[in-house]
Amino acid sequence: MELFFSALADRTRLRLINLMGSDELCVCFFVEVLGTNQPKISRHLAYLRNAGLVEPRREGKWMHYKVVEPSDPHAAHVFSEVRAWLTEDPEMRRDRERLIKVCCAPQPPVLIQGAPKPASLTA
Amino acid sequence: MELFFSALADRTRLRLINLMGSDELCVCFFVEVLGTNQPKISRHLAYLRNAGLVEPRREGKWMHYKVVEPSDPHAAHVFSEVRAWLTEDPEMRRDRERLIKVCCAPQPPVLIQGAPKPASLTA
DNA sequence: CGCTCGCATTCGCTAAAGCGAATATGATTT
DNA sequence: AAATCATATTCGCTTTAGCGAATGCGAGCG
Repeated sequence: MELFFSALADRTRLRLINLMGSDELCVCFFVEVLGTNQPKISRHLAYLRNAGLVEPRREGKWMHYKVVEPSDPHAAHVFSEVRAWLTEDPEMRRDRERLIKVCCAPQPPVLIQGAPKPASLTA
Repeated sequence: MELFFSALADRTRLRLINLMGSDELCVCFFVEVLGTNQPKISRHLAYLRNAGLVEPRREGKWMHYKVVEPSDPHAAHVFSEVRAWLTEDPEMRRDRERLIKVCCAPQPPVLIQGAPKPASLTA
């Protein structure tokens, strides 16, 4: 229970959860959108993984992360409400817009060239 | 938002919130039931106060604390779900039973003799 | 098969959290 | 007014969290 809330008690991790939305997302997009270094992202994703809030999937050399529903019903309920909460935060909104912009750019940033785009944006 | 979750990311603070339930409670009861020193309780109550989750009320030399509904609707929703969650935790359950036992004892512990009992137990 | 690419982990370091012991504060009692 | 009581705060310390820089590692590519 404390682990669960500790995982949510950090802005970077909240931003990661927000960016995943309901799809999985490639790590390089997190790095690009949050505009920070890669080890930082990776560490926070590991934190979320240990807390059981997120699951990785390998696709060639790329790693994708997606949000996973907690097994405990109360945790699940709280978590889904938190994700709805994120939707209304201004910074979170900006992050999501930035993700779209980055994906759809005719000349995408070097960091994400060739990376598998999120399914929700290619469909 | 991080402040909110940080406040919940500590077992002692969760136990305090749990003990308040829906009534206000005198500080000395927290000390007695958690079986720890007084400054520790006081510091954690201050933390909850700063996070806006709790409100103090003075009654003579006694201080009472009660849970307060967060102004943000999302926070309020999450918070109430968290409090329901606490209800089912074994340690939290034991704490509440211990509170009742301590209040109703014919010879209460010295620490709480003369302290105003929680309204829910005197009614 | 060596090289690069994407990501994970390790390494020092700094900052913050939590703790018990001691002390301060503010209200009551004597 | 002094002593006492309930609570808050401060102090010094230890532990933990978060950071950037550097390094490790598995998967694809030349």
